Amino acid sequence: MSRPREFDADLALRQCMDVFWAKGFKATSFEDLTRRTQVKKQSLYGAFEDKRSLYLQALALYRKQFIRMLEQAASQKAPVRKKLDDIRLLSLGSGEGGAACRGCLMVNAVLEFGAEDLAVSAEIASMSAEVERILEVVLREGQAQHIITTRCASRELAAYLSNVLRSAKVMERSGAGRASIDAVLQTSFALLEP
Amino acid sequence: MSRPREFDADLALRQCMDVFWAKGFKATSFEDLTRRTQVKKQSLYGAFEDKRSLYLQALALYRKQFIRMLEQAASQKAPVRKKLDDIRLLSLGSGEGGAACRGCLMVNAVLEFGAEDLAVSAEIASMSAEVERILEVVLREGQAQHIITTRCASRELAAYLSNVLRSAKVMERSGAGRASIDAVLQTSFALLEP
DNA sequence: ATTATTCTTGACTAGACAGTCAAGAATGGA
DNA sequence: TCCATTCTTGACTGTCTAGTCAAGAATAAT
Repeated sequence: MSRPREFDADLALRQCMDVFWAKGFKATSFEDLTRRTQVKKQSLYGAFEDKRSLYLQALALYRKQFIRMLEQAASQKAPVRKKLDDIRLLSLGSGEGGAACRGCLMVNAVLEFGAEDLAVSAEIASMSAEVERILEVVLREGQAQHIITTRCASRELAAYLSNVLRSAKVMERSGAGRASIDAVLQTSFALLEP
Repeated sequence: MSRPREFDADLALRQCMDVFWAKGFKATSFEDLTRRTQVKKQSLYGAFEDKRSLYLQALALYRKQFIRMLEQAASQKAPVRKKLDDIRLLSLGSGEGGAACRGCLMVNAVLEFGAEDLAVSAEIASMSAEVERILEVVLREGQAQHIITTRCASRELAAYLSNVLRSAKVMERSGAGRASIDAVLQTSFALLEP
Protein backbone atom coordinates (compact mmCIF):
# COMPACT_ATOMS: atom_id res chain seq x y z
CA MET A 1 0.00 0.00 0.00
CA SER A 2 1.00 3.58 0.38
CA ARG A 3 1.56 6.41 2.75
CA PRO A 4 -1.52 6.96 4.92
CA ARG A 5 -3.31 10.28 5.16
CA GLU A 6 -2.06 12.46 8.01
CA PHE A 7 -5.29 14.36 8.64
CA ASP A 8 -8.78 13.30 9.61
CA ALA A 9 -10.91 13.68 6.50
CA ASP A 10 -14.18 13.55 8.43
CA LEU A 11 -13.06 16.30 10.73
CA ALA A 12 -11.85 18.36 7.81
CA LEU A 13 -15.20 17.94 6.07
CA ARG A 14 -17.03 19.07 9.18
CA GLN A 15 -14.79 22.11 9.41
CA CYS A 16 -15.33 22.94 5.76
CA MET A 17 -19.05 22.59 6.31
CA ASP A 18 -18.81 25.19 9.07
CA VAL A 19 -17.03 27.63 6.82
CA PHE A 20 -19.47 27.14 3.94
CA TRP A 21 -22.30 27.48 6.39
CA ALA A 22 -21.10 30.79 7.69
CA LYS A 23 -19.92 32.34 4.44
CA GLY A 24 -21.66 30.62 1.56
CA PHE A 25 -20.04 28.88 -1.38
CA LYS A 26 -18.81 31.74 -3.51
CA ALA A 27 -17.61 33.82 -0.61
CA THR A 28 -15.54 30.94 0.72
CA SER A 29 -12.13 30.78 -0.88
CA PHE A 30 -10.07 27.66 -0.94
CA GLU A 31 -7.63 29.46 1.28
CA ASP A 32 -10.39 29.87 3.88
CA LEU A 33 -10.75 26.11 3.87
CA THR A 34 -7.07 25.34 4.17
CA ARG A 35 -6.70 27.90 6.94
CA ARG A 36 -9.57 26.43 8.88
CA THR A 37 -8.66 22.80 8.45
CA GLN A 38 -4.91 23.34 8.63
CA VAL A 39 -4.65 20.98 5.71
CA LYS A 40 -2.61 21.94 2.71
CA LYS A 41 -4.31 22.73 -0.56
CA GLN A 42 -3.20 19.70 -2.53
CA SER A 43 -4.18 17.37 0.28
CA LEU A 44 -7.70 18.73 0.32
CA TYR A 45 -7.88 18.40 -3.43
CA GLY A 46 -6.65 14.87 -3.09
CA ALA A 47 -9.28 13.93 -0.57
CA PHE A 48 -12.27 15.84 -1.94
CA GLU A 49 -11.65 16.31 -5.62
CA ASP A 50 -12.86 19.85 -5.96
CA LYS A 51 -14.25 22.90 -4.20
CA ARG A 52 -17.68 22.15 -5.57
CA SER A 53 -17.52 18.49 -4.70
CA LEU A 54 -16.40 19.41 -1.20
CA TYR A 55 -19.42 21.67 -0.94
CA LEU A 56 -21.80 18.98 -2.08
CA GLN A 57 -20.34 16.56 0.43
CA ALA A 58 -20.78 19.20 3.13
CA LEU A 59 -24.43 19.57 2.12
CA ALA A 60 -24.96 15.84 2.36
CA LEU A 61 -23.33 15.72 5.78
CA TYR A 62 -25.51 18.57 6.97
CA ARG A 63 -28.63 16.85 5.76
CA LYS A 64 -27.75 13.63 7.52
CA GLN A 65 -26.99 15.41 10.78
CA PHE A 66 -30.15 17.48 10.68
CA ILE A 67 -32.42 14.58 9.84
CA ARG A 68 -30.87 12.51 12.60
CA MET A 69 -31.64 15.20 15.17
CA LEU A 70 -35.14 15.73 13.87
CA GLU A 71 -35.84 12.03 13.87
CA GLN A 72 -34.58 11.80 17.43
CA ALA A 73 -37.03 14.47 18.53
CA ALA A 74 -39.89 12.92 16.59
CA SER A 75 -39.43 9.32 17.60
CA GLN A 76 -38.80 9.77 21.31
CA LYS A 77 -41.17 8.02 23.68
CA ALA A 78 -43.05 11.06 24.88
CA PRO A 79 -46.32 12.94 24.45
CA VAL A 80 -46.88 14.65 21.12
CA ARG A 81 -46.69 18.01 22.81
CA LYS A 82 -43.20 17.26 24.04
CA LYS A 83 -42.15 16.13 20.59
CA LEU A 84 -43.44 19.31 19.01
CA ASP A 85 -41.74 21.41 21.65
CA ASP A 86 -38.46 19.69 20.97
CA ILE A 87 -38.86 20.19 17.25
CA ARG A 88 -39.53 23.84 17.82
CA LEU A 89 -36.50 24.21 20.08
CA LEU A 90 -34.36 22.31 17.61
CA SER A 91 -35.15 24.77 14.92
CA LEU A 92 -34.74 27.67 17.30
CA GLY A 93 -31.13 26.64 17.62
CA SER A 94 -29.31 25.74 20.77
CA GLY A 95 -28.80 29.44 21.40
CA GLU A 96 -25.06 29.12 21.27
CA GLY A 97 -23.65 32.51 22.06
CA GLY A 98 -22.33 34.74 19.35
CA ALA A 99 -21.80 33.08 16.00
CA ALA A 100 -25.23 31.49 15.96
CA CYS A 101 -26.70 33.41 13.07
CA ARG A 102 -25.64 31.10 10.30
CA GLY A 103 -29.14 29.95 9.53
CA CYS A 104 -29.51 26.62 7.79
CA LEU A 105 -26.80 25.55 5.39
CA MET A 106 -29.37 24.01 3.10
CA VAL A 107 -31.56 27.09 2.93
CA ASN A 108 -28.50 29.23 2.39
CA ALA A 109 -27.53 26.93 -0.44
CA VAL A 110 -30.89 27.24 -2.18
CA LEU A 111 -30.88 30.97 -1.94
CA GLU A 112 -27.35 31.18 -3.26
CA PHE A 113 -27.83 28.86 -6.20
CA GLY A 114 -31.49 29.18 -6.97
CA ALA A 115 -33.13 26.36 -8.82
CA GLU A 116 -30.53 26.22 -11.56
CA ASP A 117 -27.97 24.03 -9.89
CA LEU A 118 -29.36 20.54 -10.22
CA ALA A 119 -27.18 18.82 -7.66
CA VAL A 120 -27.96 21.40 -5.01
CA SER A 121 -31.67 21.40 -5.84
CA ALA A 122 -31.78 17.64 -5.56
CA GLU A 123 -30.12 17.73 -2.14
CA ILE A 124 -32.62 20.31 -0.92
CA ALA A 125 -35.62 18.53 -2.34
CA SER A 126 -34.53 15.31 -0.70
CA MET A 127 -34.07 17.01 2.65
CA SER A 128 -37.43 18.76 2.46
CA ALA A 129 -39.16 15.51 1.64
CA GLU A 130 -37.59 13.75 4.60
CA VAL A 131 -38.44 16.59 6.95
CA GLU A 132 -42.05 16.64 5.83
CA ARG A 133 -42.36 12.90 6.15
CA ILE A 134 -41.14 13.00 9.75
CA LEU A 135 -43.33 15.95 10.65
CA GLU A 136 -46.38 14.38 9.12
CA VAL A 137 -46.16 11.36 11.36
CA VAL A 138 -46.05 13.50 14.47
CA LEU A 139 -48.86 15.72 13.28
CA ARG A 140 -51.07 12.78 12.44
CA GLU A 141 -50.47 11.42 15.90
CA GLY A 142 -51.43 14.82 17.28
CA GLN A 143 -54.57 14.90 15.20
CA ALA A 144 -55.58 11.48 16.51
CA GLN A 145 -55.23 12.85 20.03
CA HIS A 146 -57.18 16.02 19.19
CA ILE A 147 -54.19 18.19 20.00
CA ILE A 148 -53.75 19.27 16.41
CA THR A 149 -56.40 20.77 14.17
CA THR A 150 -58.04 18.58 11.59
CA ARG A 151 -59.08 21.51 9.47
CA CYS A 152 -56.24 20.64 7.13
CA ALA A 153 -54.81 17.27 6.16
CA SER A 154 -51.69 16.17 8.01
CA ARG A 155 -49.77 16.34 4.79
CA GLU A 156 -50.67 19.98 4.31
CA LEU A 157 -49.86 20.77 7.89
CA ALA A 158 -46.49 19.09 7.49
CA ALA A 159 -45.70 21.21 4.45
CA TYR A 160 -46.80 24.24 6.41
CA LEU A 161 -44.64 23.39 9.39
CA SER A 162 -41.64 22.57 7.30
CA ASN A 163 -42.00 25.95 5.72
CA VAL A 164 -42.22 27.63 9.09
CA LEU A 165 -39.07 25.93 10.30
CA ARG A 166 -37.25 26.99 7.16
CA SER A 167 -38.18 30.58 7.59
CA ALA A 168 -37.14 30.58 11.21
CA LYS A 169 -33.72 29.81 9.83
CA VAL A 170 -33.99 32.76 7.50
CA MET A 171 -34.83 35.00 10.44
CA GLU A 172 -31.92 33.57 12.36
CA ARG A 173 -29.53 34.37 9.57
CA SER A 174 -30.88 37.87 9.25
CA GLY A 175 -29.71 38.45 12.80
CA ALA A 176 -33.15 38.50 14.41
CA GLY A 177 -33.06 38.04 18.15
CA ARG A 178 -33.78 34.66 19.68
CA ALA A 179 -36.84 36.12 21.33
CA SER A 180 -38.49 37.31 18.16
CA ILE A 181 -37.76 34.06 16.37
CA ASP A 182 -39.27 32.15 19.24
CA ALA A 183 -42.31 34.40 19.22
CA VAL A 184 -42.98 33.61 15.59
CA LEU A 185 -42.45 29.92 16.18
CA GLN A 186 -44.77 29.95 19.18
CA THR A 187 -47.46 31.62 17.10
CA SER A 188 -46.96 29.23 14.23
CA PHE A 189 -47.24 26.23 16.51
CA ALA A 190 -50.16 27.70 18.43
CA LEU A 191 -52.13 28.03 15.20
CA LEU A 192 -51.83 24.28 14.75
CA GLU A 193 -54.03 23.66 17.77
CA PRO A 194 -57.67 22.89 17.10
CA MET B 1 -23.49 72.95 -17.30
CA SER B 2 -22.07 69.91 -18.97
CA ARG B 3 -22.76 67.10 -21.30
CA PRO B 4 -25.96 65.28 -20.33
CA ARG B 5 -26.08 61.59 -19.59
CA GLU B 6 -26.99 59.51 -22.63
CA PHE B 7 -28.65 56.63 -20.80
CA ASP B 8 -31.63 56.42 -18.49
CA ALA B 9 -30.21 55.90 -15.01
CA ASP B 10 -33.52 54.73 -13.57
CA LEU B 11 -33.91 52.14 -16.27
CA ALA B 12 -30.33 51.01 -15.78
CA LEU B 13 -30.88 50.67 -12.04
CA ARG B 14 -33.96 48.57 -12.64
CA GLN B 15 -32.03 46.35 -15.01
CA CYS B 16 -29.19 45.98 -12.53
CA MET B 17 -31.73 45.10 -9.87
CA ASP B 18 -33.00 42.31 -12.11
CA VAL B 19 -29.53 40.89 -12.53
CA PHE B 20 -28.71 41.05 -8.81
CA TRP B 21 -32.08 39.52 -8.11
CA ALA B 22 -31.46 36.55 -10.35
CA LYS B 23 -27.79 35.96 -9.57
CA GLY B 24 -26.98 37.50 -6.22
CA PHE B 25 -24.32 40.07 -5.46
CA LYS B 26 -21.12 38.08 -5.60
CA ALA B 27 -22.12 36.03 -8.60
CA THR B 28 -22.92 39.16 -10.57
CA SER B 29 -19.89 40.60 -12.28
CA PHE B 30 -19.68 44.16 -13.38
CA GLU B 31 -19.56 42.85 -16.90
CA ASP B 32 -22.97 41.22 -16.35
CA LEU B 33 -24.30 44.65 -15.47
CA THR B 34 -22.78 46.44 -18.44
CA ARG B 35 -23.97 43.72 -20.77
CA ARG B 36 -27.51 43.92 -19.46
CA THR B 37 -27.76 47.69 -19.35
CA GLN B 38 -25.75 48.29 -22.51
CA VAL B 39 -24.02 51.04 -20.60
CA LYS B 40 -20.25 51.23 -20.54
CA LYS B 41 -18.37 50.48 -17.38
CA GLN B 42 -17.13 53.96 -16.61
CA SER B 43 -20.58 55.43 -17.14
CA LEU B 44 -22.09 53.06 -14.61
CA TYR B 45 -19.35 53.90 -12.18
CA GLY B 46 -20.00 57.55 -12.82
CA ALA B 47 -23.68 57.24 -12.09
CA PHE B 48 -23.63 54.76 -9.22
CA GLU B 49 -20.26 55.07 -7.60
CA ASP B 50 -19.60 51.43 -6.97
CA LYS B 51 -20.81 47.88 -7.39
CA ARG B 52 -21.79 47.77 -3.77
CA SER B 53 -23.50 51.13 -3.86
CA LEU B 54 -25.37 50.05 -6.96
CA TYR B 55 -26.51 46.97 -5.10
CA LEU B 56 -27.72 48.97 -2.14
CA GLN B 57 -29.64 51.28 -4.42
CA ALA B 58 -31.20 48.26 -6.08
CA LEU B 59 -32.25 46.97 -2.67
CA ALA B 60 -33.85 50.28 -1.82
CA LEU B 61 -35.71 50.36 -5.11
CA TYR B 62 -36.96 46.83 -4.55
CA ARG B 63 -38.19 47.69 -1.09
CA LYS B 64 -40.08 50.73 -2.36
CA GLN B 65 -41.71 48.77 -5.18
CA PHE B 66 -42.71 45.90 -2.95
CA ILE B 67 -44.11 48.09 -0.21
CA ARG B 68 -46.07 50.08 -2.75
CA MET B 69 -47.73 46.93 -4.09
CA LEU B 70 -48.43 45.57 -0.65
CA GLU B 71 -49.91 48.85 0.48
CA GLN B 72 -52.10 48.90 -2.59
CA ALA B 73 -53.50 45.48 -1.73
CA ALA B 74 -53.96 46.39 1.91
CA SER B 75 -55.59 49.76 1.50
CA GLN B 76 -58.04 48.97 -1.29
CA LYS B 77 -61.68 49.52 -0.59
CA ALA B 78 -62.74 45.91 -0.29
CA PRO B 79 -63.59 43.24 2.26
CA VAL B 80 -60.76 41.97 4.44
CA ARG B 81 -60.98 38.60 2.77
CA LYS B 82 -60.28 40.16 -0.61
CA LYS B 83 -57.35 42.07 0.81
CA LEU B 84 -55.84 38.93 2.27
CA ASP B 85 -56.38 37.06 -0.96
CA ASP B 86 -54.60 39.77 -2.87
CA ILE B 87 -51.74 39.75 -0.42
CA ARG B 88 -51.45 36.02 -0.80
CA LEU B 89 -51.48 36.24 -4.57
CA LEU B 90 -48.96 39.04 -4.49
CA SER B 91 -46.51 36.91 -2.65
CA LEU B 92 -47.30 33.93 -4.83
CA GLY B 93 -45.93 35.92 -7.73
CA SER B 94 -47.69 36.81 -10.90
CA GLY B 95 -46.79 33.42 -12.27
CA GLU B 96 -44.78 34.89 -15.09
CA GLY B 97 -43.60 32.01 -17.19
CA GLY B 98 -40.09 30.72 -16.94
CA ALA B 99 -37.67 32.91 -15.04
CA ALA B 100 -39.99 33.37 -12.12
CA CYS B 101 -37.91 31.59 -9.52
CA ARG B 102 -35.87 34.51 -8.36
CA GLY B 103 -37.49 34.66 -4.96
CA CYS B 104 -37.32 37.94 -3.11
CA LEU B 105 -34.29 40.12 -3.66
CA MET B 106 -34.33 41.16 -0.04
CA VAL B 107 -34.45 37.63 1.32
CA ASN B 108 -31.73 36.61 -1.10
CA ALA B 109 -29.66 39.50 0.18
CA VAL B 110 -30.02 38.50 3.81
CA LEU B 111 -29.10 34.95 3.09
CA GLU B 112 -26.09 35.99 1.07
CA PHE B 113 -24.71 38.50 3.55
CA GLY B 114 -25.99 37.21 6.84
CA ALA B 115 -26.26 39.67 9.68
CA GLU B 116 -22.75 41.01 9.28
CA ASP B 117 -23.36 43.59 6.61
CA LEU B 118 -24.89 46.50 8.43
CA ALA B 119 -26.26 48.39 5.44
CA VAL B 120 -27.98 45.30 4.09
CA SER B 121 -29.32 44.32 7.50
CA ALA B 122 -30.74 47.77 8.00
CA GLU B 123 -32.50 47.66 4.66
CA ILE B 124 -34.05 44.31 5.50
CA ALA B 125 -35.07 45.29 8.98
CA SER B 126 -36.74 48.39 7.64
CA MET B 127 -38.62 46.42 5.01
CA SER B 128 -39.75 43.79 7.51
CA ALA B 129 -41.02 46.46 9.85
CA GLU B 130 -43.03 48.13 7.11
CA VAL B 131 -44.49 44.85 5.95
CA GLU B 132 -45.52 43.89 9.45
CA ARG B 133 -47.06 47.27 10.08
CA ILE B 134 -49.21 46.99 6.96
CA LEU B 135 -50.22 43.42 7.69
CA GLU B 136 -51.12 44.21 11.26
CA VAL B 137 -53.68 46.79 10.20
CA VAL B 138 -55.41 44.32 7.93
CA LEU B 139 -55.32 41.57 10.52
CA ARG B 140 -56.75 43.82 13.21
CA GLU B 141 -59.54 44.73 10.87
CA GLY B 142 -60.12 41.04 10.29
CA GLN B 143 -60.16 40.34 14.00
CA ALA B 144 -62.75 43.05 14.53
CA GLN B 145 -64.92 41.34 11.94
CA HIS B 146 -64.35 37.91 13.48
CA ILE B 147 -62.75 36.65 10.32
CA ILE B 148 -59.35 36.29 11.96
CA THR B 149 -58.57 34.43 15.14
CA THR B 150 -58.07 36.41 18.32
CA ARG B 151 -56.08 33.66 19.94
CA CYS B 152 -52.97 35.68 19.24
CA ALA B 153 -52.45 39.43 19.20
CA SER B 154 -52.57 41.12 15.81
CA ARG B 155 -48.92 42.04 16.20
CA GLU B 156 -47.94 38.41 16.64
CA LEU B 157 -50.10 37.35 13.73
CA ALA B 158 -48.47 40.01 11.59
CA ALA B 159 -45.01 38.72 12.46
CA TYR B 160 -46.24 35.23 11.68
CA LEU B 161 -47.68 36.21 8.35
CA SER B 162 -44.66 38.22 7.34
CA ASN B 163 -42.60 35.16 8.06
CA VAL B 164 -44.89 32.99 5.96
CA LEU B 165 -44.65 35.35 3.02
CA ARG B 166 -40.87 35.39 3.30
CA SER B 167 -40.64 31.66 3.25
CA ALA B 168 -42.92 31.40 0.24
CA LYS B 169 -40.22 33.37 -1.52
CA VAL B 170 -37.66 30.87 -0.37
CA MET B 171 -39.75 28.07 -1.79
CA GLU B 172 -40.12 29.99 -5.02
CA ARG B 173 -36.38 30.39 -5.35
CA SER B 174 -35.84 26.72 -4.63
CA GLY B 175 -37.83 26.00 -7.76
CA ALA B 176 -40.93 24.67 -6.04
CA GLY B 177 -43.96 24.57 -8.28
CA ARG B 178 -46.55 27.29 -8.09
CA ALA B 179 -49.08 24.75 -6.89
CA SER B 180 -47.10 23.63 -3.87
CA ILE B 181 -46.28 27.17 -2.88
CA ASP B 182 -49.92 28.07 -3.11
CA ALA B 183 -50.87 25.04 -1.05
CA VAL B 184 -48.60 26.14 1.77
CA LEU B 185 -49.88 29.69 1.57
CA GLN B 186 -53.49 28.49 1.60
CA THR B 187 -52.81 26.44 4.70
CA SER B 188 -50.98 29.29 6.40
CA PHE B 189 -53.83 31.68 5.71
CA ALA B 190 -56.47 29.13 6.65
CA LEU B 191 -54.90 28.73 10.07
CA LEU B 192 -55.52 32.40 10.68
CA GLU B 193 -59.26 31.86 10.69
CA PRO B 194 -60.94 31.59 14.05
C1' DA C 1 -17.34 80.70 -30.79
C1' DT C 2 -15.12 79.59 -26.67
C1' DT C 3 -14.65 77.32 -22.51
C1' DA C 4 -15.52 74.59 -18.52
C1' DT C 5 -17.58 70.63 -17.36
C1' DT C 6 -19.06 66.17 -17.57
C1' DC C 7 -19.85 62.05 -20.29
C1' DT C 8 -17.98 58.13 -23.11
C1' DT C 9 -14.65 54.76 -24.59
C1' DG C 10 -11.29 51.34 -24.47
C1' DA C 11 -7.05 50.15 -22.61
C1' DC C 12 -4.98 49.21 -18.35
C1' DT C 13 -3.74 47.57 -13.30
C1' DA C 14 -3.41 44.98 -9.38
C1' DG C 15 -5.11 41.40 -6.78
C1' DA C 16 -7.70 37.22 -5.83
C1' DC C 17 -8.95 32.88 -7.12
C1' DA C 18 -9.37 27.74 -8.46
C1' DG C 19 -6.74 24.49 -9.88
C1' DT C 20 -1.93 22.23 -11.45
C1' DC C 21 2.89 20.69 -11.33
C1' DA C 22 6.86 18.57 -9.82
C1' DA C 23 9.90 17.23 -6.37
C1' DG C 24 10.58 15.24 -1.98
C1' DA C 25 8.82 12.42 2.17
C1' DA C 26 6.71 8.64 4.34
C1' DT C 27 4.63 4.33 4.40
C1' DG C 28 3.34 -0.91 3.59
C1' DG C 29 4.47 -4.95 1.11
C1' DA C 30 7.91 -7.99 -1.08
C1' DT D 1 16.33 -3.63 2.28
C1' DC D 2 14.14 -1.85 -1.55
C1' DC D 3 10.24 -0.57 -4.37
C1' DA D 4 5.73 1.16 -5.63
C1' DT D 5 2.42 4.03 -4.20
C1' DT D 6 0.37 7.79 -2.24
C1' DC D 7 0.77 11.86 0.62
C1' DT D 8 2.76 16.55 1.38
C1' DT D 9 4.66 20.99 0.22
C1' DG D 10 5.37 25.21 -1.98
C1' DA D 11 5.83 27.37 -6.20
C1' DC D 12 3.36 28.24 -10.28
C1' DT D 13 -0.38 29.35 -14.08
C1' DG D 14 -4.05 31.33 -16.34
C1' DT D 15 -8.27 33.51 -15.70
C1' DC D 16 -11.51 36.57 -13.83
C1' DT D 17 -12.63 40.63 -11.20
C1' DA D 18 -13.39 45.40 -9.38
C1' DG D 19 -11.83 49.47 -10.11
C1' DT D 20 -8.72 53.33 -12.56
C1' DC D 21 -6.65 56.25 -16.18
C1' DA D 22 -6.35 59.22 -19.87
C1' DA D 23 -7.80 60.88 -24.12
C1' DG D 24 -11.50 62.34 -26.92
C1' DA D 25 -16.58 63.83 -27.56
C1' DA D 26 -20.60 66.41 -26.53
C1' DT D 27 -23.02 69.85 -24.27
C1' DA D 28 -24.70 74.45 -21.77
C1' DA D 29 -23.48 78.89 -20.28
C1' DT D 30 -21.02 82.91 -21.33
